Amino acid sequence: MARHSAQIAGAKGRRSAGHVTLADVARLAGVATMSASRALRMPGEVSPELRRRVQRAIEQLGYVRNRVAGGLAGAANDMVGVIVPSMHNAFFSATLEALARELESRGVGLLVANSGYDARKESDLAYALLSWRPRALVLTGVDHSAKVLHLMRGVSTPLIEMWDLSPRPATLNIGFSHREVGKAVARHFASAGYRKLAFAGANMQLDRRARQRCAGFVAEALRLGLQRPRVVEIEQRAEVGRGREAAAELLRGTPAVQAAAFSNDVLALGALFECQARGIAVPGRLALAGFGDLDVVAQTVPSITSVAPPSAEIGRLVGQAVFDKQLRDRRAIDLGFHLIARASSAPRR
Amino acid sequence: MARHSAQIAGAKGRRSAGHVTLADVARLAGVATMSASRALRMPGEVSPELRRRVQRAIEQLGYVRNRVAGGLAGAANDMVGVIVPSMHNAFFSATLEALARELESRGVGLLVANSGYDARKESDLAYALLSWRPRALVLTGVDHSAKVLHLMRGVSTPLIEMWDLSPRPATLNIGFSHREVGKAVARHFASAGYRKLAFAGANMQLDRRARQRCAGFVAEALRLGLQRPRVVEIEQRAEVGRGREAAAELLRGTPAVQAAAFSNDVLALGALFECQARGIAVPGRLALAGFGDLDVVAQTVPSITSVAPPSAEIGRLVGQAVFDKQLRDRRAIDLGFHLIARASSAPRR
DNA sequence: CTGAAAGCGCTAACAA
DNA sequence: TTGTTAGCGCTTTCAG
Repeated sequence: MARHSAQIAGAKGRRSAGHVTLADVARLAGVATMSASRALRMPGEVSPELRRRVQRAIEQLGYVRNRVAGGLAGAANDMVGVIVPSMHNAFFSATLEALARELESRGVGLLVANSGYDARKESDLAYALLSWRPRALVLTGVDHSAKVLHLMRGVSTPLIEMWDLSPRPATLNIGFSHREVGKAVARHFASAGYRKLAFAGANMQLDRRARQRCAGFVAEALRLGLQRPRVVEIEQRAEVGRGREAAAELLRGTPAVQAAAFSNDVLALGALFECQARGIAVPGRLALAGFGDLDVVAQTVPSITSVAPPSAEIGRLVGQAVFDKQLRDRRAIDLGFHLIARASSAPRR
Repeated sequence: MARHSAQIAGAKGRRSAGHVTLADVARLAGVATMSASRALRMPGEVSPELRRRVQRAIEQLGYVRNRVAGGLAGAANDMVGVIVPSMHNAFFSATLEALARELESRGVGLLVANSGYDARKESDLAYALLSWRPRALVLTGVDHSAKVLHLMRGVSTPLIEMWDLSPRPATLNIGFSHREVGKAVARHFASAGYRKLAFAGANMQLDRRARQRCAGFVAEALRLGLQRPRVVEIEQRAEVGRGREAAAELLRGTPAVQAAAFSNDVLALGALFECQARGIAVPGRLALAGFGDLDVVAQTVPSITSVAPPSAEIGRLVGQAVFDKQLRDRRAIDLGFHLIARASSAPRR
């Protein structure tokens, strides 16, 4: 008996530890559940009276909307999944922040995951994110494992690729050409009078974009009639300490390198510090250029030449593409980049 | 007629643009939906035969699990919501990355949002995140608007606060004492022989933690019998350029400051560069210390003294707390910090 | 070990 | 403008 009545009492608040439902709100407001739903989602299309009553009930009950149920019921699932190779990286952070801002303004959540530049992990994460039925899946780069592409074939979720451009995009690409970045830096060095060039890149086996910047740099140097740039590969992720080491390595070789490009500002910073520590003049003895245009490289002494990628713009545009089918139907959007010449690569006298 | 048959044909693949359902899988495998569900979630508890058939059907159909439906049906909603003040910040990025890693290993997704240090935005975001019925809500800091706290009262979602410790925590706090950080830096300067101290902090009106570091620094200096440190407030977010300006400001005043602490390594970096640009000896003329222990401050010339917060550990522990009720029932977990003395604050001769 | 029935909380579609 | 009905795709009972 006691048990029975407990069950009955429970029928209403069964999930006593759970959340208040919209039906509870409607009951308290004395209206149909559907009316409460409408009052919430399209307040303009219900009577002020209804709106008020529902509003009051919501406040009284501390109701929090349940988008999980809403998503199932057919409303668009207001979530976007994004995979970045690393969150601990100013480039992608800026993109994520801009993307989040863009989405938040439309009430859409950001489900993030980081692959750590691991293709296998990326495909696992893509599956996990898709299982939330996001409005769109955003991946970094354009080279994904066959598994990911196969996965996408089974679902209707739009795929957006960012931070790179594919030669023949199968879906929307929002980014810029890393190869062109490399070429631009080589041209910059050449026009400033440097003839013995080098490129130091971190994590190039896994990071296609860094590899492309390197390839563009080398190709352009050759095209300009310079000798083949020396390439130093750092088999780890970019860190300032690795940049110092790379600089030490470059300084060791002969013939002497006059200008070095780095796959990442973090490395370029390290190179500058190594030069400072050894009393090597920058750019007098060694000119430097990075990539990323981190806040800090504009302030060092001397300031460091860098390439500014459109990090935030990428995030913003990806966010817009989520809602704009027309935009999504474009194959590729090249946002370009800016080479910012600074003291570290001032023209040779 | 044509229309009618189209509807019938559509009955099966109604959402032709949609996803394959578990029922489709079960049908193809010739088993009940429930069996397919079990084969997926508890492969160990079904016959190998069933497992195989379901597996085959899944592959054939390209089925992707739908956690939205699963969540609604009662399975725990495998998602965690987290709000950070900024994603474009190495501290929080490291925490997010560690948290994501911890959650991913258990198949739980990370829904992130950034408040931009805006309390009003934080409460809006908290609502938005709660509407996904996450397993837990993670907020940065311990000072939230009344609205947020009121919101939490209405739901059963556990709240975890990170990166700070409240004097009397109402929920699990995982972090460290920023006041103690400030005190430690002041003591460090004092014991290295510096007597005229200063503190420069960015965004201190909005960032309680920076404010606490400042307060601890000042209080400890006074306790040690030093004169009241000069405090420079930067009414913007920390940027290297702001650090240069702050250093310029400090260098201007009299009596001359001997050692300056900064609320953030980014500012300390700027200060170092300003000194380099002006030919001011560090630490000879001005000693420096930052906060955050960014990769870069260990490599500058001279290297910069800093305080290493347990960024990644916070993320890891928060991740564990999500799954560990016992852990969650603890009120506060103080992870401490490390002061790393470097050349920029070497003892005065 | 497997299956059938009954919802989870919400919203689209239709009716009043 | 508001209400009623019928699910969304899955999982939790509870039976076989």
